[in-house]
Amino acid sequence: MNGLTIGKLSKLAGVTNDTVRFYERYGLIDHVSRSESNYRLYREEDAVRLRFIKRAKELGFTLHEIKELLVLSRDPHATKADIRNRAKHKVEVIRQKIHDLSRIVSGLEHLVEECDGKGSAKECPILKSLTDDTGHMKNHCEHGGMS
Amino acid sequence: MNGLTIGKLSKLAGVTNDTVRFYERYGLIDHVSRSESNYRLYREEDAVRLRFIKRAKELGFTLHEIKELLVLSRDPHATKADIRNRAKHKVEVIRQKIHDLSRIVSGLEHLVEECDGKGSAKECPILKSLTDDTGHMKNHCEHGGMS
DNA sequence: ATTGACCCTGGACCATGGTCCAATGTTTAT
DNA sequence: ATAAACATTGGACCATGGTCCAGGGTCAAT
Repeated sequence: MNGLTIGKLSKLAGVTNDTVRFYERYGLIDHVSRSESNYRLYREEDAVRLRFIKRAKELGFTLHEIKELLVLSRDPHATKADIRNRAKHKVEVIRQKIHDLSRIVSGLEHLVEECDGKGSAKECPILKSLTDDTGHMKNHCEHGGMS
Repeated sequence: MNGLTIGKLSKLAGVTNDTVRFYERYGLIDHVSRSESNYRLYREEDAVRLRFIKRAKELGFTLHEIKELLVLSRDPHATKADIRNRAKHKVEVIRQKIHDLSRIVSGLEHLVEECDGKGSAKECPILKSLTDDTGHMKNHCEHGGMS
């Protein structure tokens, strides 16, 4: 039996067996050769690929995008500019997300400041502003939306 | 037939009929009285509650949290401090998320700068750094994680 | 009376990224 | 020889926040 069983591989890469099989189903890693007893047999390079996936995920790429990156990385016609553009686009998307979240935070902070935290929730300005569109949130959050 | 049918209500609140029924199932809005022909009949206050939900969602609260807020808002023992603490906690969670995303962005930007965008993807430093843990990302992203 | 617009229900389905399970087979260690 | 630890499969399930659909019933207008 030459090659790594799924357990060894997943340990090397820091994921679970289930995740490896899931990635195979998803198309992120190859359908690999099997032993006589039908065990998957991996090579060291497969651990490299798994770590590639892990790191790309940490960078905010979805599995779908990682799949595209992997396809590109094997395409002899792909250029550095292709990869670079993906990365740049991702930067923009994440920046937008940060911007949205920042607006949300400042809206919430404003509400927290309004509230003295004393007494019954009945007159809580936070609840009031949620109920009432004419409240103080307007300046911060009139455009709404999380995505 | 006195009261709003679901269509009128959802239009008033800016959501779909399906969403209203979903919220009812989820427990965000009451099981409301029915007409003879089994149509749901709403009052104006129900639109207020739906808008409350909408705005809270815009502020980054999950439906689960909104449910808790609604329970609190009806609890005679609830205090302003209770509500205020929820909001403050939410601010911290979102701040952390922004922090994580910022780290990701600077990591990606660093990679984009590395890449001249000329030539085959084979030697792309971005791909390289994903494959190779010893790459330039280490300074920015060694702790990883999106949530 | 018939058409179109509205309402009802339960259940399936979407994306995301897996996790967990049972039932079964294999390998390794004692 | 037998048990523990590993592997296989297909399929169900988790959270999140809904959307969509079929197969009905109802209401308003012509």
